[in-house]
Amino acid sequence: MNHKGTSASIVNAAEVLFAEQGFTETTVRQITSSAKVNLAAINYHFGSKKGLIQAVAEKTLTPLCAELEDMLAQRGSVSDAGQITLDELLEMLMRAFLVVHSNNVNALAVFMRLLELSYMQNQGELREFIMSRYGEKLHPFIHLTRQDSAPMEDDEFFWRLHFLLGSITFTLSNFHTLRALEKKTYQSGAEVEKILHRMIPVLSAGLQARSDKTFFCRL
Amino acid sequence: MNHKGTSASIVNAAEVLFAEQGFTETTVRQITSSAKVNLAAINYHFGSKKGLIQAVAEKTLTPLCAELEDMLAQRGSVSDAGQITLDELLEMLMRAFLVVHSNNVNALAVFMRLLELSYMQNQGELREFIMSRYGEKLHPFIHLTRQDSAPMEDDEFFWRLHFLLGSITFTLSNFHTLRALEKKTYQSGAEVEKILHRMIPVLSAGLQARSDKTFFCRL
Amino acid sequence: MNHKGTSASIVNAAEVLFAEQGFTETTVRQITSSAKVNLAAINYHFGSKKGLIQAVAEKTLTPLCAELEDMLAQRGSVSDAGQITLDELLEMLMRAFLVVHSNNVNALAVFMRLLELSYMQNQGELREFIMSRYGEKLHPFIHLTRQDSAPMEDDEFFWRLHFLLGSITFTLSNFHTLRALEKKTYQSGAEVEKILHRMIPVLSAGLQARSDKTFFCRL
Amino acid sequence: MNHKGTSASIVNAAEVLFAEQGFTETTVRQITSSAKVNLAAINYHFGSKKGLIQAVAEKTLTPLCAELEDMLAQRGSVSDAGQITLDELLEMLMRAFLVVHSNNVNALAVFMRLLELSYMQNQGELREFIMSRYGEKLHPFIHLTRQDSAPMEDDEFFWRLHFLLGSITFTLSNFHTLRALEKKTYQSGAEVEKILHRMIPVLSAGLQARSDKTFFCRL
DNA sequence: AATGAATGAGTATTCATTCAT
DNA sequence: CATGAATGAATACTCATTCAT
Repeated sequence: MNHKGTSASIVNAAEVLFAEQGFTETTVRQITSSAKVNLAAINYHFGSKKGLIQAVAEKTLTPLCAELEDMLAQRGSVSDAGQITLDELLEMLMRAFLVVHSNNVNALAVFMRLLELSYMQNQGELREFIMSRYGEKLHPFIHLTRQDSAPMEDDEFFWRLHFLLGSITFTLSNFHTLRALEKKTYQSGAEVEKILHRMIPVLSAGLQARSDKTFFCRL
Repeated sequence: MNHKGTSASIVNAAEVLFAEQGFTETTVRQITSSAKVNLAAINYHFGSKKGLIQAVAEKTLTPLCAELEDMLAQRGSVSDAGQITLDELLEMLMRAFLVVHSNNVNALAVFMRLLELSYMQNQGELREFIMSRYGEKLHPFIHLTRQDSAPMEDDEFFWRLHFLLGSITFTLSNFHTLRALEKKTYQSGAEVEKILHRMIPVLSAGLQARSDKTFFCRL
Repeated sequence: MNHKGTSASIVNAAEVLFAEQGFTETTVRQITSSAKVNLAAINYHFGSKKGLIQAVAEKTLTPLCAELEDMLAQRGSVSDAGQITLDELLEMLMRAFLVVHSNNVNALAVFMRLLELSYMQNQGELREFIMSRYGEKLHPFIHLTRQDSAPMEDDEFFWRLHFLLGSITFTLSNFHTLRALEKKTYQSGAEVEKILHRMIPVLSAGLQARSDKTFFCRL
Repeated sequence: MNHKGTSASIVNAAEVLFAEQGFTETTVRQITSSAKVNLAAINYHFGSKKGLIQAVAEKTLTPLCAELEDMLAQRGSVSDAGQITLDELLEMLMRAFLVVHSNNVNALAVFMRLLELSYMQNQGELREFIMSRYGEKLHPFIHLTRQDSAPMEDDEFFWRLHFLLGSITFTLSNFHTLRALEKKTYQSGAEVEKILHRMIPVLSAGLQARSDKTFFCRL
């Protein structure tokens, strides 16, 4: 197996296992044996397990950001375009997710899991890596999102954005399990496409909700 | 140190470390050395690391469910009570979270992390443990929630409920990090109380949003 | 449970487990939990696990030696008794084993296992304990045995005696397994009694065999 | 140290320690430190301690069976060969043991200890491993053995064979101790070769002894 | 006389990584 | 470019024993 082949089959095997078991729980032995490559290959090609995780992350994040930028650019170039709506923006996001998913069924779940992970206290380094590399590219999108949200302070918007982020990461990183639960209860399981679509009105309503001014009384 | 002391200080130390690092990343050595007890004490008192995790879960889940049941019962006993609203229900939930949090600053984050974990593919056993033990107690709450949500099919409600669950678990399990990020950006950090309160209108709007019937066109 | 009760139930539980699993493989936890007594009871009553093993050994060895001495004494007191035969001696031994076995189905296997163990290189202490306590009592029996064996040098008799000892300890310590194998193959399993009886002519012939003088040529 | 070196020195060190202390009593730490290899080397090369024990077993059993088969084949090919005698068969067996012993002084004792172990109640798996791998190869030998034994029922032959097996395993697994005892008493210690030779007439007489028909009266 | 709690030393095994070739 | 062998540090867990009451 040549370099490209080895490297690629490691990434593929890793994505499957990371999606199923998480990063810590997945061992390099599992990955290399699933990819049918030498145990030392991960360190050889990616330097370390961490390097592999970053490679996996970049493989998904790069096209995802590009896709989103493209869509925004295209929409912006339409001459008679009015103010872009929240629903439109969220649909763009979901379509970008779907593009990633179409190319690789595990990539989306892995990326979402990584995003969740990056918010843990002791994962500042990972958070920095993602933010420094991709944070900036998302600013225009976030800026537009705010314009069609309910009026609110910056800090409130910050929190609402993370409420939404929680919905997205939880749903997509655990899609396999949720679908199985749905099937068990309702004898039918929805496709990723449908679920991405279903999130739009919910997330949109969340951002547009008027904030409740009555005080939550302490017990 | 007497029994209760040892056992309790293990649980306390574990909660702090689990909240910071997650379950797998936290070793029994870290826990016992932080709790200043013997390395074998976890196995003596809880049988295994898994047993400790379950003990930690029960310590939070039991009063949480009880609190919620109490609140529902109290509200139900009010004679002139009309139909209970979604905002009221969500406020009850948030207040129950706050009660847990007031007693122990880490308990809420740990429990939320455990809930997230339970949705992973290979954590069926944990999921079963939580569901079999506490699932039933949440049924009345979920039933009432549905009554004030937008009309929708069962499967759609299932997914929306999990969108909300994602918001809640993500926000609360990573509260420490999010607050730090907020502080870094806006020079002020909100208390749990405030954030719990802020979730109410967002979650409520998400459940009451009319579902979008236009089809999401495949790429 | 009073002292005697506790002590006795420990010994009984220990015999069962020692017979099944051996000494090292059986833990004090298994014994105390099977005996339904406190974990510390073994150390309290017997000082240590080793002390328990010695107690178990004495419980069997003392009556076994006494029985054999009795039988020899009785036979010796018969006025017209001629020279005692090897078959008679071996039958005495087997009957003594049977007496032990009748009182406690596990005692014989445990004792034989202990005897096997005592011949291991690093078990000199155990060997010394048994020999110093009971070795002397067996001398008359061994002396008589030699009289009806084929004529041979002392060292050869020493080895033959241990050939026989191997037959006895192997058969009786593993009786349970051997009986199960017999059942599987021949659809019938013999009782201890029958097997003890069957050993007599074999062991007897072994001791009476003329030693082969032709030399075993080195390869 | 190359692969073969590490692997082989582990096996060698293990054989010495297993022979001295038994399997359970010997720790992987003792083995690796005696073999001067890394603690993890056993798991790397043999998967587990159990795997090492099986490797040790195979290393002895394979040439042992081959040797025995060779001898039988050679004897069978002699044109004017009459019926093969029990003494001849036992001599073949002893010579096969001696070949193993010549190549490695501990191998024989370890193998015999393993054979003893395999007859314990809770060692069914080990028994199966040995039987499935080597049982069949011994059938011709056992068949021939029966032809020159005293006439008897199948089940009786089964037990007599195990009486012999007990003699062999006990003597050879504890040879070191027995020789030391002999030396202490008679100021001279026999070589394995001599003892193997001495077993022949004893075992032979045991198989050829007429079974005693008088009943062993129950006490 | 007895026990629940606790302990220090030990167990086999697993980990990501590195090295020599 | 790639790999089989090897490694040091860590993992959860188990052991017989002891202590305080």
